[in-house]
Formats: sequence, structure tokens, C-alpha cells
Amino acid sequence: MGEGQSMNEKFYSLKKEKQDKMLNGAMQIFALYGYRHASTDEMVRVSGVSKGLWFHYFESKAGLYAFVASYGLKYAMIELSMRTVRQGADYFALRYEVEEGKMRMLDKYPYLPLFLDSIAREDDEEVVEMIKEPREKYAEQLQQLLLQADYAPLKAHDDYLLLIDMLNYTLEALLANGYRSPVFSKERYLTEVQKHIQALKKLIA
Amino acid sequence: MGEGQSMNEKFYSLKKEKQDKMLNGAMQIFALYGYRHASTDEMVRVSGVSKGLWFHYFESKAGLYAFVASYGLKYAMIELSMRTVRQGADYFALRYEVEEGKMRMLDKYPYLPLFLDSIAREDDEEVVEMIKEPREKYAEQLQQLLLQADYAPLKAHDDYLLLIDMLNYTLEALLANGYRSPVFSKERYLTEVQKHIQALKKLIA
Amino acid sequence: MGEGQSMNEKFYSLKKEKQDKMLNGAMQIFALYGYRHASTDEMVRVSGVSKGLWFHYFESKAGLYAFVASYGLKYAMIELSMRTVRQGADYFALRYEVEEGKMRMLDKYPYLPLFLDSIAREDDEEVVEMIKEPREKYAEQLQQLLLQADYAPLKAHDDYLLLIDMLNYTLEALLANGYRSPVFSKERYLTEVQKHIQALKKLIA
Amino acid sequence: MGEGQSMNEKFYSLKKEKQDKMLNGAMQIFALYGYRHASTDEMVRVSGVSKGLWFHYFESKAGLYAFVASYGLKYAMIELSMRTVRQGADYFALRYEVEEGKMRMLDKYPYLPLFLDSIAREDDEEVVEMIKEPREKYAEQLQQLLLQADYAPLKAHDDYLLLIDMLNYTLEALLANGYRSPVFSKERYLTEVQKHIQALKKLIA
DNA sequence: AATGAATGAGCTTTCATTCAT
DNA sequence: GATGAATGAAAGCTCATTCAT
Repeated sequence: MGEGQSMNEKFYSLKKEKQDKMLNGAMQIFALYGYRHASTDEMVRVSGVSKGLWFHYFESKAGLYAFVASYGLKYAMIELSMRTVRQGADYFALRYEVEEGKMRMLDKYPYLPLFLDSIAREDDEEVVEMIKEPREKYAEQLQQLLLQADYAPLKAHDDYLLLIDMLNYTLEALLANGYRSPVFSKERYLTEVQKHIQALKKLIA
Repeated sequence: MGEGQSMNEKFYSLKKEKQDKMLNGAMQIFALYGYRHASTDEMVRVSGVSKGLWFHYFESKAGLYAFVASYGLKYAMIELSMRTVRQGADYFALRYEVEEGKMRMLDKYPYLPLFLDSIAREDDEEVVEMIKEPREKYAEQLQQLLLQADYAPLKAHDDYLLLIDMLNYTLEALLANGYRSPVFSKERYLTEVQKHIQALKKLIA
Repeated sequence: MGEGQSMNEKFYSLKKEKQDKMLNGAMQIFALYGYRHASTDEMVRVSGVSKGLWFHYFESKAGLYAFVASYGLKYAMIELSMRTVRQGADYFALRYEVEEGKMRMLDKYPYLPLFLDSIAREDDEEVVEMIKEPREKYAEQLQQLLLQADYAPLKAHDDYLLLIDMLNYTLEALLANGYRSPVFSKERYLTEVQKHIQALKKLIA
Repeated sequence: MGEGQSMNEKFYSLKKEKQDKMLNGAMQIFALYGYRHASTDEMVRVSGVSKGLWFHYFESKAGLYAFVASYGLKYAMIELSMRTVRQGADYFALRYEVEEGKMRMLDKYPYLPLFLDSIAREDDEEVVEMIKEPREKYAEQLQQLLLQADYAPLKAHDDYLLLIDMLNYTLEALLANGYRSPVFSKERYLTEVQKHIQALKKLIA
């Protein structure tokens, strides 16, 4: 009655199917255009959910962004935490598994992987503060996961941190490329990822 | 097209100084926000050139985009063509020189390097067709230039094309990072570029 | 109207307590903001009664307004009729008693006095016709009541009708002032009323 | 260029005729419905000036309100200051002259008198602070003007302040009544004002 | 009876574009 | 050539009203 129940809880009491329609609509438009240029009308169009309802559950576009970003990041963290990583695994294998994990998200949230990258780049001052914490948590968890790997082979190279940078930039670019085609193909993406990872691994070994 | 004097020629009869004020204003806003989210009002603000004039020379925002993109690509091609490349140069040295060339553009058109990358990624259907040709020409010229290099050391690796991809993605990411700081520092950028290039080169050699 | 049971009767079969929660919510918001600017959401908030129920009993905001206005006016008329007025009472004493009567309503319907005045001023064409009849009836009953007074002292002044106008405008303004403070104080209001009435009475005597 | 010129100055460089069309449109709608419920669309309708232009000159509805309120209050103060008041004038004559002054404004700004009263009552927190100063200044000037009068006859009555209150409440109510008819009649209004003032004056003398 | 999810028209505000000067 | 006033469609958001449960 009145207070007592947060906006978010209200949203969670919707039918799961509708929740996901809305989440996917928001993720898609936010991922493609960023916070500022994402239009609620376009979310209405792709989700089939009326404009009024978006604002019934989320006070504002900024509030919606904060919620969906936080939701997506949490979902990704759960996905990450489901991989039981053997201490000392091969770095490149681990990195590939992370990408595999992203592909597993696609079934439920087709734009989530792209959205995650766009969150990382988001710098609109209206929302940047609201997503700071979950964004950092996700980055840290990803960091922790990769630190389980055996860095010995990498550390043989003075510049291994630069090489890791390069790999990260590359994978992000490959993902964005994948979304440029009419329909995202998991297989194609993972093949590309594997090829690039192996190319680098071979050099290092 | 059809009239006695094309839009472009009319624009070129403006004072060079004003031309550049407009070009820079457009490049900056287009580079930062992409075609769709770029606001003409913001170009007016940063350039100090009145709104009416923009539409006097360029019939629409799309026409403006096509012109500025084409102009920027041509300018970059001229810059590229001014490097007299010794056949058989080191690939990595050549790649670095290309980045140096971008830095030379900065004096006249501070946002041109960023704009070039944003053109490559632009996919708004309203303008994508209009910039197709110059965009491809630029890509091709860049390609031709780099083909002057001696690929022998690279070709020792089956995956050398993938490695080149990775380098390109990396340099693009570094450039975007550079623009994220309040003022773009040529020196810092070139240092970063050099470090990453050398890291890769060492692996290959 | 036409159906077996009128809207109103349905409403009256609710628990008295809930009826009053709704009536008070509506009176408060209508009194404070007028018909047009009154928001149903705000009534939901202050009353704690769900949105659907409001429209279950009252087909529209206009219907609700008509009902609550009519209800409030009737309630006020009953309150008025409970004063057994001695024929030939002092006009000013009678006028004061009317205000005392309003204060008695406050216990059950805290915003009713303010609402009554706002009804008198309401001119939104969507509802003005619907409340015409009860509004006039109330005005007339009030008129009748005051006509019981001994007008002889007043009639010594040619302009006594104008003086009565002035008193009415004044009392209405004092009431509105009373509602502007965080909590309406009956005592303070009646003191103010008394002071103004006496000031006028002294002049006339 | 750019800054240097305030919004207001921009507005003042419009043709006087158009300025007044906009001022009158805003005054009318604000006066009739108050800040909150006044709709810019309605101003567009009554003024014939396009929606975009309102926001070209006034950053927001609140900014518009602040400007128009301030403008109206200033205009009224100039009108007030044009009356050269003989020290020791009859209070009631002076009070009447003030109302005459309001009627003189009607030619240029038909809703200004009503707007002035609505400004005095405005309590929307979004604008109340913005109009605080001019509102107080106007009240004070009006006060100063009336203090020129000879209060001796009034002061014979202990309660003369209450009587002045009553007169003020009355005149405000009469003005509002005047605006309720389809067309405001200066003559009728001033006649009513005169009658009420005289009624009170006679009592006091 | 009772709830609150759902809708779309309407509101304030922005923005590409036109036009008079 | 140059300005910026002027426009209306569309954006984010509110609100009376409907409807499934």
C-alpha cells in the first residue's frame, strides 16, 4: 500500500514473459544507440508494450536505464559465477569461455552482450553515477575470474598487459561486428573469437 | 546537381576561415555523437556560425553529413598520398606513420581522426548510401598504402591477417580513448600507439 | 439512471468508513486544486483506496465530482437545517453561527468547508451543468436561513446588500487563508471571523 | 554572439505587436488557470504563435511565467507611479483610483488585472521563489501609495485595518466576477467598485 | 468487491528545417 | 551572403480511464 514496495519489486511481479519483453526492448535500444539517443518510442515499437507502462514501472528514462543496466550486469555476473574455474587454467581458454558465457545469455537476452559493452562506454552524466557501482563490480568480478588463470606463459613477455589490452579491444570489436549483420550468429562469432585468440596464443607460446 | 553551381562550389567560395569553422564544428559534433544524435544547434554553438547559413549551404543535415564526411575522407587521402612510401618498408613502421599522419591533420581539423573512425562505423540508413563511395575509396587507398610494406616477416605466421585486424582494432580504441580526456594529446597518443605496435612486432619477429 | 441500482446506491453499500475515506480524499484534492487540476492518482494516494475502485463507483472524474459535490452540499444543508433559528435573530450572530456550523463539519470532512467555496467558484464547463442544481439549492437554503434574521438595523442603510456582499467575500477569504497554514485551526478561524463581523456590526449599529 | 544577450533581450527585439500577442496569451492562460494548469498549447491557440517560438524565447514554462509575471508587475508599477498623488488624499478616492489604473491597463493587456491577483495567490513551489521579489516590490509600492492617504477618518475606528482587509477582499472578488462574464466591462466593474467603496465610506464618515 | 496493470491522448520540451529580412 | 525568428513533428513524461484477474 503506497510505499513499502519499490518500483523494482512492482516490476518483478509482472509475468516473466512480459518482463523479458521489456528488458529486451530496452537492452536493444540502449545497446544500439546509447542512453541519450535511445528513444522510448522505439522501445514501445520493438517490445509492443505501451508507453505508459514503461513509466508506470520506471520513473524516468534514466531510472529505466539504471535498472536495466544493473539487471543486465547482475545477470552477467551470475552467468560468470556459474563457470567453476580451475585455478591455473590457460588464460586464453578462460578468455574464450567468457565469450562462450556471453553467447549463453543470448537465448534470453539477445542484446545483452552488446549492451554490456555499451554500458562500459556510457558517459552521459545523467546516468553515469547511477551505474557506477554495478559497472565496477562486474568489471572486478571479470578481473577476478581471469586472475585465476596461469599467467606464467604471458609474463614471459614484458608487454603482456598490452597484449591483453589488444585482445580485449579485438573481442569487443568482433562482438560489435557480429551485431552489424541482420542476425547475430553465435557460431560465427565464437569461431572468429577462437581464431583471433589462437592467433595471439600461438605467438606467445 | 542540375543547377548551374553545385552546393559544394557555393560553399567553397566562402572565406577559408569560415569554411574551416563550419567543417570543424560539424566534424566535432558528428564525431562525438554520430549522425543521428548530432544536433545542428550544437554545431551553431561551437562554430559561432548562424543556423541559417548551415542550411543555406547544405540542404539538410544528411546533405551536410555527406559533404563533411566526403571532405574529411578526401583530406585524409591527400594526407596519406603525401607520404612517399618506400616499397618494402617495415609494416609496423608504416602503420605507425599512418597514425602520425592522423596527428598532422589535428592542427587543421582537431576532430578529423575521430570522425574518420566514426564514419567507418556509421550505419544510419539515411546517410549510409551517400557516404559509401568515398568511404570505400579511403579504405582502399589505406589498404594500397599498407600493401607497399614488406609482408614477408608477417607471412611467416599463418594468421597474420588476424593479427593485423587486432592491431587495427587496438589503434582505433586507443584513438577513442585519447579523445575521452579533456584535451587530446598527440604525444601521449603516439607513445601509446608505439608501445602497442612494438609489443606485437616483438612477438612476430 | 436506467439501471436497477444507481451508482450512488452501490457506493452507499460500502462500509461507512471506506465511504468517508474516499469522500475525504476527493474533497481534499478537488478543494485544493479545482476539478480540472485535481488528479485521481493523488486521491488514491491520500485515501489509500485503489484506483480501480474509484472508477468502479464513479464512471468518470466528472461523475465523481458531481457526486462528491452533491454529497457535500447535501451534508452542509443538513448541518444548516439542524440550527433551529429563532425568527428575528441578529443578522451578524446568525452569520457567525453559519461559520460555526462549518467548523462542526470539519470533524467528519476536514476539507468540506473549503470544498463548498470551491464548488461555488467552479466554472469548468465539463461539470458546471452537473452541479448547477444542488449548488443553487444550497445557496438558496443559506439565503433562507439568513432571511430569518431581523434586517431592520441593516435596512437603515441603503447599501446594506453591498455590505453583506463584502462580509461574504471576507469570510470566504478568511477561510481560504485558514487552509493555507499547515493545519487548519478552528479556534483561530472563528476568532478572525468574529473580529471581522464585529468590526462591521459596530459601524452599522 | 552566443552569450552576451539575455533571453529577455532577445524577446524585446521582437516586433512590439508580437511581443504583446505573446504576453497577452500568457497572461490570459496563466491568470485563468494558474501556473500549473496553464497549458502552453492553449497559449499557442489564443496567441496564434507557434509552440516552438515560446521555447525559443523562454527556456521553460517556469521561465516564461517568471518573465511574464515580472513584466506584468513592472507594468503595473509604472501605471501606479503615473498617478501623482496628493498627500492626504481621501483613502477611498485613492483606492478607487487604483482600480481605475487597472482599467487603464486593460487596453494593452486585457488579462493583466486578473493576472496580478493570481500572481499574489500563486503558490506553486516551482515558481514561487522566482517571483518573490517583484511580487513583494509591487505590494510594497501599492502599500506606499495608499499610505499617502489621510487615515485620520479611518483611525477613528479601532478596527480600521479589518475594514481595509474587507475592502480588499471585496474588490478582488468583484474583479474575478467581472472576468466571469463573456466580456469584461470596465464601466460595469468601476460602477460596482464605486458602489461598494461608497457603502463602506458612508458607514465610516 | 477490489486491485493495479495497461493504454493512449495530451503536456512540456527539443530539434531539423524554412523563411523573411 | 547572413541572420535568427518561426514552425511542427517527435521526444520524454503524466494522467484519466479501461480491463483482466
